[in-house]
Amino acid sequence: MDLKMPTKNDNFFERVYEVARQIPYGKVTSYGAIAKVLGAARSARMVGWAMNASHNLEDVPAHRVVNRSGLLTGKHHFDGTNLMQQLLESEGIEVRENQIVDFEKHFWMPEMKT
DNA sequence: AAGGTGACCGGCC
DNA sequence: TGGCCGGCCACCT
Repeated sequence: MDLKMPTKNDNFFERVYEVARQIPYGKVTSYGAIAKVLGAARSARMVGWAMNASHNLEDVPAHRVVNRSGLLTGKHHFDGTNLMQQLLESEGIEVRENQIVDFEKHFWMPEMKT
């Protein structure tokens, strides 16, 4: 099988991964926050897209990334249906109906590495 | 090369 | 955060 694994080390994607990996345990952030840090707050959609590719990487805790409403929008893309929720609850985050309870309380604002 | 898609966000009702 | 519409940027076929 010709497993094509091209080097998609585009700055944009790599940048998103780097930020996502900086998310501390028990904390969550939003796509827009990451996008803003990257300097493309209007391209929040792209962040989600990058996350899709991040599925190949284990260093990217995509389950800690949700939309601004605290909704587990991407949980559908995980292996299971409630895997993302399980991971979040495992970190001490309350999740109700695919929605993070006290989202802003667990919200973590990412920042660019100096 | 062009068009369509997408794990979104902000503004408005 | 309750719902709808437009914008925005990179990736895929």
